[in-house]
Amino acid sequence: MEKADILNQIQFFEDLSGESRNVLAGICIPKQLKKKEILFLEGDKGFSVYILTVGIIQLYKTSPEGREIVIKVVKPGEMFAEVILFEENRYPVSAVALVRSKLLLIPKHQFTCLLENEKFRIEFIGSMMKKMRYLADQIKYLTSTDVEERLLMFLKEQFGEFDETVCQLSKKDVAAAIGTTPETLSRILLRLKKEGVLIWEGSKISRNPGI
Amino acid sequence: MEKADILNQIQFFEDLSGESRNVLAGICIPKQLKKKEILFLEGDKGFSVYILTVGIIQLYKTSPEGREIVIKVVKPGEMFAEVILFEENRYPVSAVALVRSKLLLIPKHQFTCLLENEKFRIEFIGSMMKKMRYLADQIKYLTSTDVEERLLMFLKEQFGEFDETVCQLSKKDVAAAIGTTPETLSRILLRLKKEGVLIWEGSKISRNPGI
DNA sequence: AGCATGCCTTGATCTGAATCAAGATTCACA
DNA sequence: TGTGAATCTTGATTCAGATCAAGGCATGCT
Repeated sequence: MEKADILNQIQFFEDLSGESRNVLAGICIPKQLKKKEILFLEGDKGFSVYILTVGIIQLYKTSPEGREIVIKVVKPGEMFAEVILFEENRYPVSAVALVRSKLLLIPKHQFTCLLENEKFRIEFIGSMMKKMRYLADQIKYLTSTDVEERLLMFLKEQFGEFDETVCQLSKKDVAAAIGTTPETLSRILLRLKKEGVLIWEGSKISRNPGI
Repeated sequence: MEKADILNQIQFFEDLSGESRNVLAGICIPKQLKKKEILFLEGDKGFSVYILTVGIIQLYKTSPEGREIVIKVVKPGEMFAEVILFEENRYPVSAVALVRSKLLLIPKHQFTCLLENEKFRIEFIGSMMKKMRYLADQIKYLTSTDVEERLLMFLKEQFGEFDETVCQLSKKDVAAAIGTTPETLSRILLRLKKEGVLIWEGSKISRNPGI
């Protein structure tokens, strides 16, 4: 597939004029990551912004005791690591591919030039605002909501309203994403299954639409 | 004090050219808030961005059960509510003055014009990046750190490295800011006092510099 | 000044979820 | 295709911190 075609499918660029999109297509560098491959580590110097096209990327921080704190699970179509564009040029989080992934890399310098374009700029700032809202929501959910509800919210965020879906993520990774342990997740899934709310077997998750 | 003088002291604008600062001074509208006065509520339509010059503003969300989840405690010199500039124009959080406060209001439309200026724009995007880092850090601290450490981090953030300081905030507000209850905070303060680490009496907080 | 409302403390109890432990199952890879 | 390493499950135990309760102190208001 042509890069320009890929870009056409990325939500972030859908409002971009065809011309800008072509410019961008000339700039992007495609990149692949194997499962568990690390893209960058917290504290690394960074000179590029990424757009995920296929797969799943986990952004996380490491606590002093070595625990991984998941900040966000990136879905295809999302941009990440824009934080290095200004101020500091060190990544504030680490990024790892949870499954085989494809992404586009945009060098920092080139990206900065794109911001000259007003339309692009507004889109870009808008997407950052969206991310700020997302982070504020995360704080709310992590501090005021129990694990069961966090799980249901996470599934909704990842798969929308579904009756049945395929989940590429391991339960361990989902546990981390919602800020709990695999044991606790396992117990909650058992309960939800008994209650007939949700069944997660293998990679298939099905939900009782009546509830 | 002249508005331009106030602006001179705001960190966010320190790199701004004198000219832009004068423009901005012409635009800003000063505003005062009494203690406990609400500036806006989550979901309100908003058409302005604020800069706090004096006092303390708490940004919070309300959980379904009515609990207040503090997202950030704003200090003088900081800008907030920029999230309404693009995309949606509803505030994603509520804002209340924890003490008597003074702020400057910048109408959305005028602010957008300022972004035409490249220097201003870069500064602005930089400040948003900083805020994103802050929120990611919050997620980390809230999920991986115990209440005692969160208290010490909060005090450091508010007052820097100090031996003695005056805290305008009530203990109740500090408890909310670090995501705990007044009871728990009270117990932790008792322990820290016994251990000789920290004494908080009335509005004075003193810390043992030897530790 | 006097009352009330909210703030702070201390104690007792409860609880959701982490941790520890030990199998069972699945997966990756040589 | 077999084996070691992850992942997943289930049980027992522990623990930090919330909740409930009640008394003492401020603080503001009329």
